[in-house]
Amino acid sequence: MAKKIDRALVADAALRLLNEVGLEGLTLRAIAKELDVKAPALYWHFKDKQALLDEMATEMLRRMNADLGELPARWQDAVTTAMRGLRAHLLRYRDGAKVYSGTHFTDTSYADPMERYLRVLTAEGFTPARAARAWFTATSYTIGYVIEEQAMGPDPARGEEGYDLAARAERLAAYPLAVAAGEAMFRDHDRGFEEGLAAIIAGIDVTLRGS
Amino acid sequence: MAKKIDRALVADAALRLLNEVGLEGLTLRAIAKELDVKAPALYWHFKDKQALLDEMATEMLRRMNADLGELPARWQDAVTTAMRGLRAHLLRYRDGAKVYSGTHFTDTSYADPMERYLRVLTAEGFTPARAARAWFTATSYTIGYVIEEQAMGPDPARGEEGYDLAARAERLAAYPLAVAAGEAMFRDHDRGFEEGLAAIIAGIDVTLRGS
DNA sequence: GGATCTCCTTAACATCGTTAAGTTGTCAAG
DNA sequence: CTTGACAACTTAACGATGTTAAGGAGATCC
Repeated sequence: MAKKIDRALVADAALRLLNEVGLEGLTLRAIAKELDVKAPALYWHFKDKQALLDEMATEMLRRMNADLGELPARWQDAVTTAMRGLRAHLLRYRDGAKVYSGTHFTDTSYADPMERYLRVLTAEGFTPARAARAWFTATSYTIGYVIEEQAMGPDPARGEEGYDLAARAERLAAYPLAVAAGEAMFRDHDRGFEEGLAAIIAGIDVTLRGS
Repeated sequence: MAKKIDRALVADAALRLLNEVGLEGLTLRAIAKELDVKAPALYWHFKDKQALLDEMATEMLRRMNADLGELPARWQDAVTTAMRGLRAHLLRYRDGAKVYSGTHFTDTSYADPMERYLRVLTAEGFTPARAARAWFTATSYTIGYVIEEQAMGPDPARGEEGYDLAARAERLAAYPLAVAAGEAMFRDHDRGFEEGLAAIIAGIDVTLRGS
């Protein structure tokens, strides 16, 4: 039907398919079928599968930075909205955080938004090095959080319906605090993320801003 | 030669092999060869490969908790040493953070050390829920940090010798802060981790301790 | 109008995780 | 001592995967 594929089209189809089959089901043949094409055709546009995954991650980041608008003037608000947006976009795709983490971007489109965010920080008293440190700290937390969040979430493919907290509590009867920790960790991810993020921003304020 | 293998022996051999070939080279046949055994023999001890990876992660955690000793009384010191230990053990194995993250532990041996750490926090004024939140926040940061750290580190298998910061600076000439951020992010991981961890602990102190 | 380049197909390969079926060793019961 | 059962492995094979080789259709250029 619609012929002429390009990298963006492939990445888009792959991201769409990712939500249906997950990362382990994301095979080159399946992606090709989604595009009415045979698998080896993808090798004209990508050197190997990793390059495709890199492009997917880059595309995720592009979409994340698409609706950016004016940044908040307060650095706390800027970092907060940035991390909320990062998490929201990672959650948009099944195994999104795993795909995103550890891939190398295929272009430099990430630099412009990053520069703008860092500029908010330096305008508020951060040195460039400390602004970068603050940024990387918040990013590491967000990615780590979403990886765990998506890893323990219910897997619709299988019959699993999330972690069985009751069974867990029974196994760990001798460890009441660990049981309570499970309640805090496996439930209400939104609130948990916000609390951790607030703590990190408060800590950045104390240790990294000014001198 | 030495016959009779068991789960612990397999996990140990797999972890040893992981450092030589990396996660993508960690095939069942290679693990089996390491044990003087054929690949299907592993299925007597593990239901599938994921179960083996789970056991590897659990074994990593067991080794981490092996040399634990007396915990520091100050919760800041307890969390700091816990996260330093976590990072150190993740770094012990190639792709260690990727193997560790998102796997389900195969037993409850993690609960006892976790309980002890959380007890330090509650003894210092944290509610159980807030202690758990603090713990999960620090853990998320550490895992996210090490994932990125290991992802961008030099890959000895290929000819790569780490990220080429000079080339990166050239590409991003228009974005001076992003260039500076690269310097901060791609160099001196130890110091970077410590600064971020210090910020997080300071933030936990402000937002989560007491009421 | 033939040559060239782009983009895709068909065919095939090695390797992977995994299953099925059979083999060996061990050891208790009769 | 034999028998049978169970545990722990091997051999053989299957389908699926990432990837490469070779070739073909269609537009484009001189």
